[in-house]
Amino acid sequence: MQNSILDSLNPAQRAGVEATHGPVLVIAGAGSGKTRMLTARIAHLMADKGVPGQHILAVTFTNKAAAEMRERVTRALGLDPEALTPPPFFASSAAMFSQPTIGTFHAVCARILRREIERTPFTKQFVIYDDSDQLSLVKDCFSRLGLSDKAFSPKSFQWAINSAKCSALEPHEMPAEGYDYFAKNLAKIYALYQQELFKANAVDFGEMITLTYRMLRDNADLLAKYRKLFQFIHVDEYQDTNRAQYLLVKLLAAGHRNICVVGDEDQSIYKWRGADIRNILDFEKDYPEARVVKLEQNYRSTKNIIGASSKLISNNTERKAKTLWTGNEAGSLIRRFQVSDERAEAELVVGKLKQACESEGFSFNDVAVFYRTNAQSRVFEDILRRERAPYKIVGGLRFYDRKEIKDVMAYFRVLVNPEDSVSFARVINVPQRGIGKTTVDKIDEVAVARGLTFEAAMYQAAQGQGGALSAAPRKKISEFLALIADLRGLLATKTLSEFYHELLDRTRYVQELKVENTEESAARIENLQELSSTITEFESGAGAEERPALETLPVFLENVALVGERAEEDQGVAGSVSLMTLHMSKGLEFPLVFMVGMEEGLFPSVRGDDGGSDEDIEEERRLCYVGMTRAMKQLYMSHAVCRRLYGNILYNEPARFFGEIPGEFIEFKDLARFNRGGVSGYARDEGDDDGAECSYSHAPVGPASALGAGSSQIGRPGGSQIGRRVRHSVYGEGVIRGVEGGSSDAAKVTVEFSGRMTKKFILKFANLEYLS
DNA sequence: TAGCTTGTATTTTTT
DNA sequence: ATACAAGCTA
Repeated sequence: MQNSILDSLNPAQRAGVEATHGPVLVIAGAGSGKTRMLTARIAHLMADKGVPGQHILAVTFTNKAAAEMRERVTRALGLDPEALTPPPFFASSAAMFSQPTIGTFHAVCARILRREIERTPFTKQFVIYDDSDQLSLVKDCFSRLGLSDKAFSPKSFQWAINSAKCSALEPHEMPAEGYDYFAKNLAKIYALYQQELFKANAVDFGEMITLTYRMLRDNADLLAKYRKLFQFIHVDEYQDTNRAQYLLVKLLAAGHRNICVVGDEDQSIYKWRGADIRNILDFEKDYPEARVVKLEQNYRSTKNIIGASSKLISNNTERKAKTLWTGNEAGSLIRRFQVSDERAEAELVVGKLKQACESEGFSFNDVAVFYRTNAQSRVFEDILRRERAPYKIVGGLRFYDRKEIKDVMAYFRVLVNPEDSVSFARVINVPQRGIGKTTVDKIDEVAVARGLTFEAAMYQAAQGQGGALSAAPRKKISEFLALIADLRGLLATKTLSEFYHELLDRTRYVQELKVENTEESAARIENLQELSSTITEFESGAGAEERPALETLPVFLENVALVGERAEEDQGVAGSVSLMTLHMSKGLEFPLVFMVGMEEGLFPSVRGDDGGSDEDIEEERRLCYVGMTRAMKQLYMSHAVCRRLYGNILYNEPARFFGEIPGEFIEFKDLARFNRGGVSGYARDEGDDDGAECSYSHAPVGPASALGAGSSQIGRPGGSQIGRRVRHSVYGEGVIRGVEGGSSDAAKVTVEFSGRMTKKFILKFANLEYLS
């Protein structure tokens, strides 16, 4: 019995599994079987060490990772497939944590909060605000404070608030020094935002973590209870934890110190959303007695891919020494291509992948295209469609982010939580019922002036109190309130599915869409039907077919907020090519990978005027490392000489990363016939004829070539390059002497006019006319 | 109030 | 290029 779990492991994995007590740091290189190790560890604890399941906690970052872990633990233990599926929230309190708790940080916190919410300022009807709800609330606070300044957008404050929450900072802890307008107002707006959250009885994603943390920190009895419950703690992707998550885990583990964290600092690519790489780098400082296990054998990729990516990542300084190796075959060389523009790039990629699928034994399912920004996907979609190659975009617009779905969810939430002002504002005029902005503003005024919830303010406004609302809008609001009251009444008698149809009917939502009668409205109706089946599915999954919506709806809402979309099954036998950003690729693997748009400025992306700090570049390099190590058999990397992005044309240098990959791992072909003048005349190469491609042993690399620093940015056909003649509306004719600044916004050109007068312009505003 | 026009911003994304 | 939001007129 003992052997069946341990046998399939290599010595390092086994060491991680058997170190059951005390702190353990597992440095898990890409493709080194970390999930296998983690699941074996949990199974080992339960089956061999006799640890009751409920004492085990494993936190992940995504639902997908949690589901996979659950499934694999189930299999390792030979349990019933559903055995570890967490019971729905309306299950008895005792059942809530009767199994190993395997879930995302947010799901685990939600469970704890649902159970202990009376220890917080919120009530049990609390709802979870997503990103856009949050932004609406920030906007409210924004205008309430009279911050109409154009200098800072509500979005930037939303971002700053979330950063603060990631760092577990409360409003009063915000540095409020007076110089900076932004900093000065941040503390204020953050404080107001928190107050409004509380009033709306809503919790945002960041708050779920910090609220749980503060609740446990401040309630000794609760802390003791959960320390006793979670005696063996596991954290996956530890390099991605933010400060708040770090504090929470540390707090829970402080007694028994049975904490096993697994991660890879080389795959830390979420600094921009609060991940703190120091959490993993300093683990041994937090737990000096920690055992450190390194998983260095890669089971995924060829020797060439491992060799190349290892060399690349060794250019980073913020990392622990680690040597990834593989027993796999050498495989073919990585193939690097230079093409003339993004269209040629797409043609090349699609040509190569079709060939691979038609004659090299790959299937479309095996193929992935990774890009740095979503905007790059379009060309690939065009060409793939034209060539009739099936594809899917991974991580595009999510189902629950669609307008119509969000509208319905807002109705749902308003019914469950009457204090939810954001959702009220969303649905009050959807479908249009003649309640416009002015009316809503007036209700808002009433709410603020009298300290009422939005709904209470509506009641008062409808009765003509406190506001200058005339008869017509008052009547409309009364009707709306009656609708809400009716719907609430139905919750007790209908099942959720029945109720959903009543809601669509009584709000006339679908009817209005039918009247629109456009392609778009038809798609929306279809989505609403999709939601109907999702609800039915949810009901049967939760065993709630018979329960009234009153009970089911809150659970459904929670599920939607935390789990979101269920993974869509692959359509078609042949499968489809996956298109995604490099960030989305983390954790996945594909036999054949194309990394595209590998150009300075785009990838590595350089933003800000510092031209990209070392830290930023290191994160971009990790992103490159993540992308490369997704490839199992064959890896293509490409860059274009010239690229259209956001309506202007960029001439970018090849990514510096090419200079960091030794020639023994990579071959280079130039399909662009690089033309100095930037004038047209690139060879139109359909791709496969090797005879027509020029190969270089010394391939051009990085930002250090003919154009000088970084990349150049161009505003018109032809483009601005050093030496180019231009006309300026004020200064007349001149010659471009310098180009700097990679990002399209900050790009500057130096132009020399007659009489050796030189002027520097921000290209965006210069409005230069290009002369031949 | 609502539709239209103009302006502006536009890495990366989970929960 | 483009999408989305704020501002302006019917």
